[in-house]
Amino acid sequence: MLKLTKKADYGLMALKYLAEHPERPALSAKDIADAYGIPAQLLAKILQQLTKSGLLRSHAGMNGGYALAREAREVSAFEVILAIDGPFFITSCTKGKTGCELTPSCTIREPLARVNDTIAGVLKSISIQDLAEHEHPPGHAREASALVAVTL
Amino acid sequence: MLKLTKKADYGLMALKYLAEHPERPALSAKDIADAYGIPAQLLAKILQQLTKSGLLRSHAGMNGGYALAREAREVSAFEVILAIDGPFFITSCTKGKTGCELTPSCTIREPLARVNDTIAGVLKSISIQDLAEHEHPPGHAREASALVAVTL
DNA sequence: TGAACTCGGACTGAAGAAGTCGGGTATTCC
DNA sequence: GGAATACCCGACTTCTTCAGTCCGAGTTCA
Repeated sequence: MLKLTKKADYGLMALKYLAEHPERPALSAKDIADAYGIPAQLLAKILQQLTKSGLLRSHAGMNGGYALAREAREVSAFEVILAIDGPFFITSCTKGKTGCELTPSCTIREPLARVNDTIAGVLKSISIQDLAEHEHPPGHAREASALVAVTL
Repeated sequence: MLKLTKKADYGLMALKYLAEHPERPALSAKDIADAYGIPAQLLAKILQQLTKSGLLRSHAGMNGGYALAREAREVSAFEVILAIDGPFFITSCTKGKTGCELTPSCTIREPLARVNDTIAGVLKSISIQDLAEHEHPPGHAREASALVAVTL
């Protein structure tokens, strides 16, 4: 029901953690997993996916680990989710190809596709750095806003 | 991965169908299921949920069936999804109560909660009638738009 | 009374998510 | 060179949830 997978959550957390520690040249999967209490092997897999997608750079060997491939500000939450969970569609049958071939009923999908685009737009407007900056907002939370238009 | 359940889809379709046939005092679950090729028993259950939530009115017995409890324009897609799938949260652990008690990591949730609100806002801005009107837009699709602000 | 309908819980099967295991490869430090 | 550290990657088990089915009620109306 419109939920992000834990993998995507973990991925976002990990990127945020990396963004918060720019002084470290690289952080191992275990470091990050320990910091958040996430199963290390699972996180490792997620980080590998992010590496393959070009969001992270990996370095093997001692003192190796992962580092952001780009500036935190230039990586959107959308990219992270896309890399981990693949393309998402709010509707079940919007699969690019034939659409809902079974039922001639997919008149609902069209409006919902707009909703889908809206969500994607919102996620694209949020960068990893936005997440990191919101970590400790004692009083003066930076206000980043995005205005999104939905046209039915 | 951010997907609506089929139940919610079916529910939206059914309401849309009801909105399109205001001349009928009531439509049976089977009528609607046949129209869309949906398993009738499954749809029946969904309609029961919508009835319990007050979106539909049911009438047992012969020539019974379901009818909209309110004007189509006054029922939002959000309400339908809420009634069927329950409250949705984009994050896994935003469960109202203690939040993510296990990990002290849920700093990500806060920004994502805003995303969540945005999605809810968009869904609230779409009424059943919007869906119904978009059924056969040969050329002059009515333009309903909503402007949503996301504040991080 | 009986047909047509709603009501609602219990059940099963399938799919996908979450997490684990084990073997392999690259890099660095001593 | 060798050991330690870390990434790489596919297969596997477990668990949850969705999707769909079944069946025994209760209602309404002709």
